[in-house]
Amino acid sequence: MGIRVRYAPSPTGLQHIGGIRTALFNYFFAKSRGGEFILRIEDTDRERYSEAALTDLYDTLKWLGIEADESPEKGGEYGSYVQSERTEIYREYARRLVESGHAYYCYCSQDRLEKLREKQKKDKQDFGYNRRCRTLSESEIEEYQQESIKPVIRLKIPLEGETVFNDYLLGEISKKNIDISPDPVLLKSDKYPTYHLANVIDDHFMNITHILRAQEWLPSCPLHIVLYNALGWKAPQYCHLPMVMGDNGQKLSKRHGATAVKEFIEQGYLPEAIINYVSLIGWSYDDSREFFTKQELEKLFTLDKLSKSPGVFDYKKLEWFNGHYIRQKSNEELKELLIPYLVKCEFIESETMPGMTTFLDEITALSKERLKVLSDIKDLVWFFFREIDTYFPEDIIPKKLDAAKTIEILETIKSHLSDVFSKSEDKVEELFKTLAEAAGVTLGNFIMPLRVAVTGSNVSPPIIGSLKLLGIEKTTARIERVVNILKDEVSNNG
RNA sequence: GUCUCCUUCGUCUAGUGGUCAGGACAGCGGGUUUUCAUCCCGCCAGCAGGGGUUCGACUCCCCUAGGAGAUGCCA
Repeated sequence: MGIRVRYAPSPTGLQHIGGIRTALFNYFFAKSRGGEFILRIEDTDRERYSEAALTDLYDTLKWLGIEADESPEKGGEYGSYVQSERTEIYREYARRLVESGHAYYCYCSQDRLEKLREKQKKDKQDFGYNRRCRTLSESEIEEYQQESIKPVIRLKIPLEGETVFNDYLLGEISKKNIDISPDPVLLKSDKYPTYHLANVIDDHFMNITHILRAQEWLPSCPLHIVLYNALGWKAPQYCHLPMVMGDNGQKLSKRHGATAVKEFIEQGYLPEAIINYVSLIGWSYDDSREFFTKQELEKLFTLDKLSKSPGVFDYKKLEWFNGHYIRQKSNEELKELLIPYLVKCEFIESETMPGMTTFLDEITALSKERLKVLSDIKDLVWFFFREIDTYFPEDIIPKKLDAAKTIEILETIKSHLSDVFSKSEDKVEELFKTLAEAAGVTLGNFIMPLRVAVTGSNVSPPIIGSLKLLGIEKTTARIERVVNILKDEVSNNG
């Protein structure tokens, strides 16, 4: 039988970096080995279930370009792939486990369990269920049934011996049964299964061969082995992936800023960058290669290069990858990616505005090397679309010059504007060099007042190209405005 | 409290008994350049500590320390 792996998220929140890392590794592992990648929805927590989370899951996988071989959307011969549609199976097997003596009904109230936990914590005792209902007498059970308490079903963890399993990454792991979580719940009082039960049953019936999941599952793995044994099934090959941490060294969470893929998409991260970067948390190829496309990963990924230790998610490096992939885009592709952002800032109304095409091409070319994320476009090109609110003389006047000299420079440029707009960029640059020399200032100092006048900032895209895009009218007006401001400045000080 | 896993530059990592411990991001410095950015060059920076094993340990073993995870009718 070929390799079959699954990504089995719970639709209780937005897909985050840790989740898709697991999805990606499963997907790449399947692809690289010619196996199948299955998507299964683990929606057994009815309290936290969210429709939006489910939509987000599908959207995210689509955005990443991950298509499952079998899934709720696509179907498959092992369906349903939604756990809430499989409840009968779980109930049936839970019942069988009780019958075979591997599980039992527990009538303890949640309230009682909570008190128990509190007491244990206070007394510094071992935590966990005290197995009170494991040894209930017939009459006690009858009594509880009479009270119509909705019981849960708990798994009987053996009181002696140990449970051993092999993890592909971590090797042989053994745990004394007494250290396994004491008798975890299999079937909740609402008749929905817990992760432990549903997961084991589904993986078995869906013929899952390898389980790649985060190491946070490691402690409960022996419990799953006990379950497999109780059911008389063979457990799949496990491989517990190193966790993804925030920069405080703890499990990545919202506290660290963006963790949801959706947020990254909104900021303007590309799937290429996310895939490339995320694949490198806990996995490497060799000592130097760091660029990988999805297609390459589908060939090159291997479990042998996994790391055992957790990895800190580095926003800076992601950003660097993103800038790289933005620069990899053709101008045409990048323009298309940028348009929604320009629309969102209301710089343009729609991508179909007549006469916009060339303008947008130019804007794209001017911005390409300056973008880390697509949303950076706003601060880069806003001056093409909006008037400048305020000028600060200290920005306009170069450090080594004074207001009078600056006025002179701007007047000089203004008088040559017709040349500027009729000649090629190279020629204009030559012209500026000549004029700067004549004025006795460096080219940089000569251009800076112009830059600030036209863009409102001393940091901007290349100025000559920007001028041409802005047009002679706006350019002239902005220069005049700044000259007037400087003249006021001079008279006020004089 | 208990159990489990982990430990190479700030971060991601290469390394599988003999290496000047390599690369990347970040940081810093320089070059190209009309600013910024890109690009190029350089610098800084690491084997958690202690015991063994060995002719020789980052690599193997043990202990300690530190970190993380689990300990839910959440996954």
